[in-house]
Amino acid sequence: MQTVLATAGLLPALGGALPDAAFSPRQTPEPKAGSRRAFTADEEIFAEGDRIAFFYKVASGAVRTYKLLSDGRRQIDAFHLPGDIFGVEAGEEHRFSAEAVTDTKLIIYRASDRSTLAGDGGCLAREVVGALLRGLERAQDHMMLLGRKSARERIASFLIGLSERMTGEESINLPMSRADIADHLGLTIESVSRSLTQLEREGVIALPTNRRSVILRNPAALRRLDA
Amino acid sequence: MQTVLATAGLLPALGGALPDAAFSPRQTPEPKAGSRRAFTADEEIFAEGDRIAFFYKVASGAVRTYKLLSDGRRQIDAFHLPGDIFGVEAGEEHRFSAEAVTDTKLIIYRASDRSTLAGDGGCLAREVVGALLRGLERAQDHMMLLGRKSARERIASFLIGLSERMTGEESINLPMSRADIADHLGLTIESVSRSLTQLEREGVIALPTNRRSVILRNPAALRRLDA
DNA sequence: CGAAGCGTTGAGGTTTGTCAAATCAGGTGG
DNA sequence: CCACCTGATTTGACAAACCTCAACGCTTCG
Repeated sequence: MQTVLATAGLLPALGGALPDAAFSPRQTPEPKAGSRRAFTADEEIFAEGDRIAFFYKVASGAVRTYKLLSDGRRQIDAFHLPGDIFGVEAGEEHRFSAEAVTDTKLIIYRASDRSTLAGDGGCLAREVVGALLRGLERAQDHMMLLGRKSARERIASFLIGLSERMTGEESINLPMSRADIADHLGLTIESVSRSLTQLEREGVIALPTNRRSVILRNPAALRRLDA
Repeated sequence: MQTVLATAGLLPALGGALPDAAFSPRQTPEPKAGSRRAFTADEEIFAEGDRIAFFYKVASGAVRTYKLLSDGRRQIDAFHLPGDIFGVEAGEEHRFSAEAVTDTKLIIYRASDRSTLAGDGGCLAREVVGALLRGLERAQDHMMLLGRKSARERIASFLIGLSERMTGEESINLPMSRADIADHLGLTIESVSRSLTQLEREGVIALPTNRRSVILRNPAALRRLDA
């Protein structure tokens, strides 16, 4: 246990920053420190095994974090959208790789910099802890999806989840390719495509010609599939 | 974000307990507070949606934590073996159910009791944070398994993982049924049985007649399958 | 010894994956 | 502005992995 914390790239900082932060009165939010940087589509942000030096917040665009098997099979753990924090991990090395899905702007925070976390009255620290906890919850729900849901249900869950994270509107923008979706949902691109087509034929969704957005015509039906 | 911490059953306590703990010199370990309780096989420990009041450490036996879909499909998130801490979650309600797999003894800690965590020089607090972080890592690896591995590979990963967690010996005790294994690996009991049988025919493992243990005859071959 | 429950095995079906080809959207150069 | 090229997506035919249903065997326990 000792080692878990001792070797954590972030946790020591958190442990130091949180106490003051978590119980101090609210201060003005959003005076964040952190440099910005733009990434082009498919550009690597960090790789599995890299030493953890930073964590990140999406300003615009989208990011995928994933793991690879030795033979190239890929599992995309999560897509990170504007406002999301990612790159927060235990250990001293990244257990994931991260790439920009599209052209993306990130805010970069130095993981070892304790003052970054404490600086804004703990607001960032709270966000980081929240990111970690929400990451865990998301992972748990995703295990249910991967282990027990059909292709249709996976697509439905994915679309519902995206719509809730984005606008809440009925028109969803898909920054990622079918291959990305497939590797996130544990399917093949063909199965993704077929499931989407099938849902369209049933009138549950509409697929505009650019293929990079989805309109939820019948969210209730989708939610029913989400089980 | 505010709400994440505000509503966390455990995190406020952690936030308070950790700072002193994480940076103070080591103290005598294991002067734990916490009551003990025995559970019989299949007895419920807590249910999804229950208000979080405690967290738990396995003293003996085994525990499964799982989620259900509305139609009864089950995904077992994890098996918890002696020494493991479980029941640590964000939010104010359990997002899992927990049951004893076999007759099990647990040490029960009150989640809201800050002094419990600080009491032993932060040793327990470190354990709890470690449990949370390891839970996240385990979940991430498990997503790869569920999304991208074949039945054989899943069984191999499962056996390797169990052997590493238990003795490290080549003889593994399986406290859980085939149904439990299936619901953990995203398979059916028949597929689990067939994969085990196949591995036995290939001489990679041996299955004693009681069916509740496995002998790893060729761990290297298993590890190769683990990819 | 017999019943009950778990685990294994078999036959056949379904879903999803594989391979290949056609289509489509978007960008390029004329 | 249009023809063409390129890569992504869709579609089809087929195969494979896994699931379902059912029967059987084995262990355990009363």
